[in-house]
Amino acid sequence: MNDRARPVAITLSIAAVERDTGLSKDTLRVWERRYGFPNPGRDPLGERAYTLADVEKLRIIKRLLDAGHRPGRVVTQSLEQLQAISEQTVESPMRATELALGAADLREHLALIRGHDVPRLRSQLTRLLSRVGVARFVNEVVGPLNAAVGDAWLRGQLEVFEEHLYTEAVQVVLRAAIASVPEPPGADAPRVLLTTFPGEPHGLGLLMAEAVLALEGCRCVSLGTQTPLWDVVLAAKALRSDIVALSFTGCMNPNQIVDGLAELRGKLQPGVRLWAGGSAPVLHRRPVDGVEPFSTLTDVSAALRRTRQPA
Amino acid sequence: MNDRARPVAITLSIAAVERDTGLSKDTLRVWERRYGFPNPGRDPLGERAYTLADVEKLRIIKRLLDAGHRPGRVVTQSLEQLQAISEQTVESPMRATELALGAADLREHLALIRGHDVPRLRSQLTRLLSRVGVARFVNEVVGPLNAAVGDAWLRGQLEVFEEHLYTEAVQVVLRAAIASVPEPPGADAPRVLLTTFPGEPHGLGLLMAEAVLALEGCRCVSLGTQTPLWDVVLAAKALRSDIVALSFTGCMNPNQIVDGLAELRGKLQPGVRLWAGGSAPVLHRRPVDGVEPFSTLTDVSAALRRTRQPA
DNA sequence: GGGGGTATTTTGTCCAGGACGCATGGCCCC
DNA sequence: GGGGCCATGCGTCCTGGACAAAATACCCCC
Repeated sequence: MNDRARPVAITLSIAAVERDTGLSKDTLRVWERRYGFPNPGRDPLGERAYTLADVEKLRIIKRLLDAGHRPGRVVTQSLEQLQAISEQTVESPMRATELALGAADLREHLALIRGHDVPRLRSQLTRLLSRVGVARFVNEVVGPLNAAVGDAWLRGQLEVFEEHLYTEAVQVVLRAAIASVPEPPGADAPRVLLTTFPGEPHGLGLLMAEAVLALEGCRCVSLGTQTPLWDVVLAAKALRSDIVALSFTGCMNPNQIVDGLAELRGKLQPGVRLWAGGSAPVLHRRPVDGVEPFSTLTDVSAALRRTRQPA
Repeated sequence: MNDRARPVAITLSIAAVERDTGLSKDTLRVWERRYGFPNPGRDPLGERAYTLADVEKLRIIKRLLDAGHRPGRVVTQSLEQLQAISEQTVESPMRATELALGAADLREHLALIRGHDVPRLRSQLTRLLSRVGVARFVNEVVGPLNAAVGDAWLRGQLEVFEEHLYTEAVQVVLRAAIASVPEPPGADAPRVLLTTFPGEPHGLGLLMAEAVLALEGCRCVSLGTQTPLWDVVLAAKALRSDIVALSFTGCMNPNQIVDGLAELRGKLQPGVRLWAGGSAPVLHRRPVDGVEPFSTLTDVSAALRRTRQPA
């Protein structure tokens, strides 16, 4: 799929580009037809062969679309213009979060990742966790770090494997944190079911949510990532969940998100609350009836407290 | 199940069916063309409108395909025939593993999964882990359980979400076990890099291997699942890995496995060993030059000891 | 000069039907 | 009975056309 043999130019099939960019095959073909980009060569079989540069540019375009730009104005631009637009529009996560994690700390962590010092990264994170507690750790450390890592990766400053390294380290620390939270005693603790839709492979958001929710005294059950919609319904019923919490990043197609949420809402019992969080911008641009969108995990905590002590 | 909705028959678009069944739009259309099933009605717009019954049948078909049946023989069958085939597709699952986990224990764990008793399942597993130790736990408990769960799912005795529940529980226990293994002191501890190829989403095998390897005194770094091939090379170089260990299940296309391994072997430094384990049968049917296949994790332990004390 | 309603453009997804490579299955022959 | 060859099954890709929903532009009236 990637590259056939030794010819230097390694190319990707349309399916691979769909997987790597989140743009559907139909969209890729129709952009080519309408805007002339991407304009992939053809392999010996006559099938589209995208270059890595294509994919990189497509990723930037995808990001600008998520930021609210329109395809017609963006797809035709050159790489330099795109970067100019990008810097002008997309906020950089590097603005000092004057919280638990200053801009300097943030850069330091990025340096650890780039230096591949996994043990040190892990112990740094663990130390921060101990210092500020689970809630602030999740909101003020992991959140900004995720954004910074995602941003650095997009700009080509971070390799994929470095991002994997980071993800794994955070996962280990977060799971330890979750394990350290005791089971809630009361029988009235809300039961929360956590998962993501098929097509959404990122599970970090789930772990962050689980940590925060467990801290607020919820009984959390995570299904991990990519649970088919119908199984979410079955699981919510079987576990008598009060809340179903889903996490979304920019990976998924916005339509799939909205349609999936609407359909899930229809199939879940009416009494079950449906929460949707994560960095996918569509969650706040196109609200779905009966689905509660969250932009931060502090909002999640707040909503939970409001629910539990309405009186 | 989703009755209680209006009497109007609710239908799904082709995109929704793709999401719910994992069958691509192309495949759905070509099956309709070739086999006459599914044969969805059309909505007012002239677009395919699948019924819930269609989706249910498609899911059964998908299961049978994953079990090795051929589309042409399966897609045309009636629902009853499919169920008959389903029950008849028998492998030997319950052969008593006369080890740490007897057949009775195994059934008991399966019952816990089916009863959705996550806390109990987790504590049972933890107890077993304490009793027999990490090595035997991995080999004699998790291994057989994985096989049994996979088998039960294949036969429709286990829902997808129940499998997710199980996976998550095992993951929690295994990660705790790994965290409890101290860092190896010596500077000569072999450095092992663990990951899976893109297309291989299952990470349990990785965790099992990591536990066993850590126990043998390796410095393990896991990249999680689905690392692009080139990034595996970069990571091995950056981390100065001695061994790259990959895990495979039946999910992946056998050719992708073999080709990927051959290509990776070519790109890795010659001194780096390449280990391949997991349940994919192709690993032992078509050996790749310079790649060491493992069928069990006890073999991994043995190989490691042989390496470390060759004298 | 601004607000609200309508026309127009933009944009993603769907459709039909054709083609082809790759792996599997069956068959023959050794 | 096993190895090699051919037929066929099967998934994915192709082209090019169509259309609805969202986004934007326009315009009229207050």
